[in-house]
Amino acid sequence: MHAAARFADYLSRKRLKMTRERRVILEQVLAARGHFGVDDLQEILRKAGHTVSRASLYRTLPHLVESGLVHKLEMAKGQARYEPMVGRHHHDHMVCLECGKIIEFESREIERLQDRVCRRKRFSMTGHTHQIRGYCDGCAGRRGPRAGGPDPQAHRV
Amino acid sequence: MHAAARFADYLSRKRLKMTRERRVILEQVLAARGHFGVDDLQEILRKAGHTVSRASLYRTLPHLVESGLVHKLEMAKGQARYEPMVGRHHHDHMVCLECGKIIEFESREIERLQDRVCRRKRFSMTGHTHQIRGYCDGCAGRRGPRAGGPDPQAHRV
DNA sequence: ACAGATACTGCAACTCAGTCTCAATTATCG
DNA sequence: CGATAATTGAGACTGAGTTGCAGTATCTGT
Repeated sequence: MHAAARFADYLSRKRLKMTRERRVILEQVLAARGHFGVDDLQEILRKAGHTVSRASLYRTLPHLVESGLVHKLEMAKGQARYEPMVGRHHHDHMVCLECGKIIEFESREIERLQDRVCRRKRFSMTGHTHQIRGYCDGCAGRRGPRAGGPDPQAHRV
Repeated sequence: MHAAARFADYLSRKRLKMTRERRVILEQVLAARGHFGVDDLQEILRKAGHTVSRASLYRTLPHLVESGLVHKLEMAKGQARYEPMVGRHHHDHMVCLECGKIIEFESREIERLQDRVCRRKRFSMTGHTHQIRGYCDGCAGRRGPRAGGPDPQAHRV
């Protein structure tokens, strides 16, 4: 099913409306080819010649997430980032504490073990976040091997 | 090495001072037997007859984290929770979206796979967060099987 | 033990992401 | 075509966390 149709379907099932703003947001979000924050998105929209208030972005993004078209990443300090999920399958992220780069990874095996843990604990999983912090190839080299000490536990990102 | 001594060591290596406030915070944090937020901690301290300003809590907790005595959990919407880590080994968390309960789990196998992924991506890991969202045994039952639809993606916690 | 250097504390003002209220607007259903 | 209910933008607001400042406490060297 086409993304726009899928969103339209989601909206109508919830008795919500397909407004100009939602259409434009959807369009630009799907065109984005990376991870973006709310302010980034507003900038993208502005460049595309549209104005949408921050309030509307904050109101629309959860719908895109809930309809499965977009995925939300919770970064440190409550900074949320989003990424389009159309035609992609689930993956998790590594975040470089030096340059902020986000590297995607996926592991069927980890997912499988995760399911097993949930079954064992009688926990009904609806979603998960698996984020690895550290330094990417380039940054680890520049900092020198084994530098840094203990994990600053996402004081940055 | 005893926790207090370890913290003292950490402080002196960083040319920081062991103040009354830090001593009291350390003491109460180590005595806590669960996950707590900053306000919880202030309440705990108050009940123990100590007054420490929120600012000092916010200034001290990162030191406890960096010295490895305490672990920080990043929950949704930037709400941080902490847990003492003395004499415990690493574990991850399941968070019930209904009642807020935090269930701990650990899996050597997942950790191993995680290391492997990092090696493959040439990523130098300093830490990670693996959080599973969903409904605990009790709450899943009360909500009825298969209720809820897609992951609300940590709009709650 | 003392003094000087330096870090720490509490307070209150501030930041920043995100939420909410409200009046005006607009999509949708019959 | 209306009526009805959802949506929008603006700006006020919230809540977690941070920061500048003036006074205070710890630590270091002697």
